[in-house]
Amino acid sequence: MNTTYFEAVYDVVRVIPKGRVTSYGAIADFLALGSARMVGWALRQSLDEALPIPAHRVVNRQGELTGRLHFSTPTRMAELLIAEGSMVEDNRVVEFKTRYWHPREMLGI
DNA sequence: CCAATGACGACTT
DNA sequence: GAAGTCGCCATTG
Repeated sequence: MNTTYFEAVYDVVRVIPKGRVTSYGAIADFLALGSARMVGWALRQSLDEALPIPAHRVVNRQGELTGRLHFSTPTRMAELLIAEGSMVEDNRVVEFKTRYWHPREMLGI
């Protein structure tokens, strides 16, 4: 398989600031490659391979923790977010709008 | 080879 | 603004 796309996604996810979150679409948009579905696909592999990727900081466009079922336990994703200062209620990031981080910011914008 | 299936998102009603 | 529809694209049946 071509790991180039995976590495590109991981590079972005790795630099998501602690306490902030981003969306699948934002990453796909920033890379101008693949699609939001592919980002989710890549992140699932990262969990299977137990790579040091903060995949819990990536949620869908509505701030919902749609990928929580892929973690070791269904509540693991929320616990990780809460542990670093984000508040989660009903599988959704509270104040998602203000905690949203676009990969564009990693370029100094 | 064709159909269904997702860690999704934009668009239309 | 919530709910439904369609596009997306690799993987799986």
